[in-house]
Amino acid sequence: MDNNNIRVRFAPSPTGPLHIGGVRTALYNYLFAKKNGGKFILRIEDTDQTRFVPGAEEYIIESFEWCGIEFDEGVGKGGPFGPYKQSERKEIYRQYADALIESGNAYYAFDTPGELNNKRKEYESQKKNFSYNAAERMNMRNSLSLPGYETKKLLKEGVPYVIRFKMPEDETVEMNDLIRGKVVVNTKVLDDKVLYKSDGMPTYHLANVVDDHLMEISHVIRGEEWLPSLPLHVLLYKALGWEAPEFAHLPLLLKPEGNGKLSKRDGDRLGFPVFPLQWKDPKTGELSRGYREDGYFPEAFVNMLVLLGWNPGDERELFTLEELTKVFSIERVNKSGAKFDPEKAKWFNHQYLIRKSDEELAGLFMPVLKEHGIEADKDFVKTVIGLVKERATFVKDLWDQSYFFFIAPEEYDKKAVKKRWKAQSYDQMKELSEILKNTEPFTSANIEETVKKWIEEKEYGMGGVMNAFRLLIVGALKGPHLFDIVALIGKAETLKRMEKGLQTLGKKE
RNA sequence: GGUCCGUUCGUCUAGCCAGGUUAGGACGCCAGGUUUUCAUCCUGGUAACACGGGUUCGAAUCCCGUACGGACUACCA
Repeated sequence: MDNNNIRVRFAPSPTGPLHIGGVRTALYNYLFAKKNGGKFILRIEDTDQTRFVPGAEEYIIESFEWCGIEFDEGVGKGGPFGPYKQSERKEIYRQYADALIESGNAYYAFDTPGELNNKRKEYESQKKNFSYNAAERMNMRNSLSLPGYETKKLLKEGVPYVIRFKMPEDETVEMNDLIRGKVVVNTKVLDDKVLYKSDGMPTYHLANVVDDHLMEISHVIRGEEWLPSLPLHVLLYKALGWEAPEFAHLPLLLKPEGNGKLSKRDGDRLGFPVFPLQWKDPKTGELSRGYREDGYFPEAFVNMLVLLGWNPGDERELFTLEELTKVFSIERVNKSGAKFDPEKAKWFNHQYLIRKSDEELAGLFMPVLKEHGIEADKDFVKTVIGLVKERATFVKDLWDQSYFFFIAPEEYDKKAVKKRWKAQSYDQMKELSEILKNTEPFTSANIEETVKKWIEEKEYGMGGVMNAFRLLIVGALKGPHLFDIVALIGKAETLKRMEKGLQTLGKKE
């Protein structure tokens, strides 16, 4: 295959926020293009005007910007094969629909939606399925069943019509899928799909074939839900006299529990985002959470997503986008659907968080501190982060892990007090604060040495002293190495906290 | 209902195409260790070839069937 001619596209419909399954499809397309030195195109498939949702297109573009996935051509980017929005290509499709009629591969159909509906109901009541196919088409109102003059008359009168594909009656269609291998279907079970709607717009089937051909798409990589219409598309290429691209149908993303396609509802129910970015429904005002707003790093999000249906073949799990463009291959994409695991998504974020520099994290954490009303020195914040970042999954977790570096305890964890504030604690802490007062330099190592020596000399229990001490400084039995904490907050603050704690907790009888 | 696709630990998966592995890794979970606490971390453990036939000396791997699951079955994409 000539790599210079590799061209793939992601072709979403602007009907709402982009689902993570869609993001994954786009990601695989992108990686395939980059790996093979090809081009990645964004095409907007807005042929259904009734389903248009304002803001959806912008949402899609913003989502990919956040992920770091870049298009080479397409909506918002331009390129030599534009326009890239199907509503702006309206005139193009008509001529191909006409050509199909001309060649006898398509025909006009005048059945109204109501008639079709009745027909379906009628069949349903007999427990049969209506299919607009070779067996039925002559019983319907179309240019095949009607005499020529009648069709002409109807057309001239402006009676609404659609253009349907004339599915061959009994033909075996052999197709190849890059992921699944050979797929064979007989046209007997297929129907005469509408290619061109009465509103003058093509359906997906016609538009995607025409555009993929005109845009010189070499590989169509899309969701598994399209597999059933692959025979139609292959036949369409053939009828139009075009060479079909290669196809790859990706497995679905499934719900974490039970079965079925992952949907927005699952996210709400199980408490994780299904969308890359937060989305506010323009009609209902309903808010759906997004990975970005939930605190995920785009790198972690992409990394988590790429491994849902693909793996490198070795045991590596952490990849940058850049690395992925080198190791990705369509052959290693799985056949079966993957259940989404929110726990593993968190693990990925943790991995990325601990790998970030204290400097970068400090930059991200400063605004969080500000929200809590804290103005802190950046170097101080950096040091704090170095001590606690291992314990966090998200930047916002850093607060829970470090607030005691910034504010003195207002109250003391009741359980901890009960467990660790013993009869001797008051006197011991009083004694300790005297020792600390004279400890110089007030560094973690030096304080540790001094305090440990004192404990040994007095034969106090290490656990008892340290836990009581921690209680006074932190307010709870948690946090990093205690001597690091006191050294960082400084002698004055340490003594202040101890004094206040002694006052509040008092001497236990 | 019909058509197509799929099925390895709870989850993501390696292994399957070119039959011979104690069926490997990761997340989770459990236990132990480290620690002044919590968390991290380290070590260990738990746990899977959907089922039934066939081919073969030998099947997770090849073939057939069954079951289960999913997608599709619109003038939606």
